[in-house]
Amino acid sequence: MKANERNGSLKQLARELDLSVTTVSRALGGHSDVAETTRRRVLEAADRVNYVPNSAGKMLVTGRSGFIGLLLPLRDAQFLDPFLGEFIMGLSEGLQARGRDLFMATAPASQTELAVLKHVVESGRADGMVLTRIAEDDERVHYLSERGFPFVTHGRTLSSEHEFNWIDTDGEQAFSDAFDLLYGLGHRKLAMLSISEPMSFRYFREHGLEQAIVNCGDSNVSLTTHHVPRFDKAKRAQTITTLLAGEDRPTAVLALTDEIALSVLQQASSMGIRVPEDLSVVGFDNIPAAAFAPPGLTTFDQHIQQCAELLAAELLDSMDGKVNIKNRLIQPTLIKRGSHAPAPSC
Amino acid sequence: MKANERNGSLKQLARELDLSVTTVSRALGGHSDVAETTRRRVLEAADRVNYVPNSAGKMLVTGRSGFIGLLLPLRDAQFLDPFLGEFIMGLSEGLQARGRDLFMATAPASQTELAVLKHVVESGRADGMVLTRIAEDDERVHYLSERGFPFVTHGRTLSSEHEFNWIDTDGEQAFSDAFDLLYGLGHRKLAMLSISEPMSFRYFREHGLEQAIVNCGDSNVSLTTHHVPRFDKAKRAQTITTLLAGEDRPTAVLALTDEIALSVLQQASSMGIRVPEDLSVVGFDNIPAAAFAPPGLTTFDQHIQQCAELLAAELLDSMDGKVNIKNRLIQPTLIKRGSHAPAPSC
DNA sequence: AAGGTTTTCCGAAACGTTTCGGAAGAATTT
DNA sequence: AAATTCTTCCGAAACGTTTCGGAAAACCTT
Repeated sequence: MKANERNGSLKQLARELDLSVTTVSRALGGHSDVAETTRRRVLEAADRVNYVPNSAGKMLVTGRSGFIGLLLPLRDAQFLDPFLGEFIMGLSEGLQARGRDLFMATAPASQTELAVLKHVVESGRADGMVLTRIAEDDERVHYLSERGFPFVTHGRTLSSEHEFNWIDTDGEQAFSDAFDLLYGLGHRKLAMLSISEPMSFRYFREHGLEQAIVNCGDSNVSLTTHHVPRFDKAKRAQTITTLLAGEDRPTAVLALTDEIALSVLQQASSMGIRVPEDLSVVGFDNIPAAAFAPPGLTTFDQHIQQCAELLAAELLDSMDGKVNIKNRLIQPTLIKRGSHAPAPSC
Repeated sequence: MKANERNGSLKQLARELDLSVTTVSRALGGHSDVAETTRRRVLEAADRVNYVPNSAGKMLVTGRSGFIGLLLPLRDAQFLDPFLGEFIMGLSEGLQARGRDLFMATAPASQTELAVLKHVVESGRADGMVLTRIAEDDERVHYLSERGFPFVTHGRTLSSEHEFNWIDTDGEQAFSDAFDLLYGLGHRKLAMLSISEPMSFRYFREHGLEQAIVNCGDSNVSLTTHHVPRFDKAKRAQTITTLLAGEDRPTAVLALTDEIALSVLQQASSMGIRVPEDLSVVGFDNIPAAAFAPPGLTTFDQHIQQCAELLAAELLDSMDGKVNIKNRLIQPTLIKRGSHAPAPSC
């Protein structure tokens, strides 16, 4: 036994079998030019010794790491995306089904997300990337597109400057449906609570609502939209309070997310405004707490885990050259709970 | 420009600077035997060309990947650990602060968690491991201990056969405190709802409660403990129903987790049992929904994100040989909400 | 000015894998 | 029997990095 052989190396296995490294490698790799009997011998030995190929060696020569990177959205670490767990779960299931691993790339406070992304791509740490929380005009998308690096996003940009693989929830349709529901219940005075960050999902949801109002052609319908920074809880509470305290308060509030909707529910309750008798509230996301907050929040389910799984599959497909560009709009499903009702007839 | 040079390689950088690969590498690595002027020249050029070292090359020669692996607990993918997101966030913050990356290792249905773990360790894909959901006697801990591979766990085993780095929430103390709280409110008939899987956190929480009862020395105190499979929602509901429908129903229920406690709240409400007037309920975990479920669940906060951050730090410390074995018991904090009250005096 | 020391640099090997091009022998064809 | 093809194997190079040991040059010391 020579000294310069590490524990589980191919070389070691080859010498034990009295074969060349090449042959062992090809046997393990399932190539054609190795005799059936030798292959069996190799496979059996590899199994016996519990041989696992060193990933660095393989990576160096193939140029692929086997990793897919997820750029973690943690601008404000306090504030956790409620479905991050679900998303990761779905991704990792979808990837693992095709033999890839998931790794998380996080941006330290000192660095921009873009810098981290570049570093990951340039270092060869990942073969493909997954992006979430897409901005209306997203520099990360720019970079990856121009670099020609495989990636996929949950959410889309507004401009169609670059074509790329994305999956998105159809917030436009959902908010249109939400309007129809509320309009059908007699609501004419609506308010929308949104965020001030230029995320594209915000645009689509607002736009869907506005379009639906235009389309219904009823000039009695009024809508006010309020934008509040996503992390500024105090300002949000204040905005909600003034909105609900106003003398001609809306009869229905549509919230961009469940998180905001839940705030509305709390504020309303503390102000003695009854939901759904006095006020209807509709959210979006179907986070777990939505089911528990009385009277039960009416909202839309995003099927986030399935989306993530699909996302993984599409990324891998595109990397294997199977398809070129594929975009999918997932229809969220309306979850009717107790927070909506006919408009008060006062 | 020679053809056999890839884009951002060290070799290329060296030839542009008219230096040897060695010198450039050492300049970048901050070694002492390179002139200050040369170092600056190198650093500046590297910055200009946006040089990022190839991770596979480095990995191959150093033997370290820079990755820490988290073995994802997804036995039942439907059922998501509510604080998985928080945990991942904490870990990834703690790791990124010291220049490591996090990668998720998931076990496909066809493979046992142990097999996946072995594969990750053997392939050199990770330099260290993080384990969660530790069983009373955990084969993964066995393996890593005997292999001498760096790892750290959230939770501990019951046996002290192996010494290893762990951090755990002090569920024993918490449930003892919970008992004191309820006993002080006059509760004497208690029930504990637990799971049937042999997870160690289950043991500690049950044990803490039992010991507290023994210690108080009041023979009027009675306790019944019920074990239900973690994923069997139907059976859980049924167990709760029969428990609450019994003629001498407990005045207080302690649930192993918030998730179970929330089920109790729902069942009680649908059976017309008032919480907290007729029944007190205490949970554990402080998941977001606990705040929204009326009347507000009294529970314990685990500080999961901080734990994860600490966990990362300890793992890295132990890998750097700074400390040997370090175990930490984190005290959860009691969150008093509306689900506990003096025992009914019937 | 000769010897010694320090500074600064470099060649070459090594890490573990895959793969290209070829070679030896067996099997087939002419 | 010679020529051709097929099968099965292998040597060597390559991927990009770090590091060992040494070498050249510059600087001291006496």
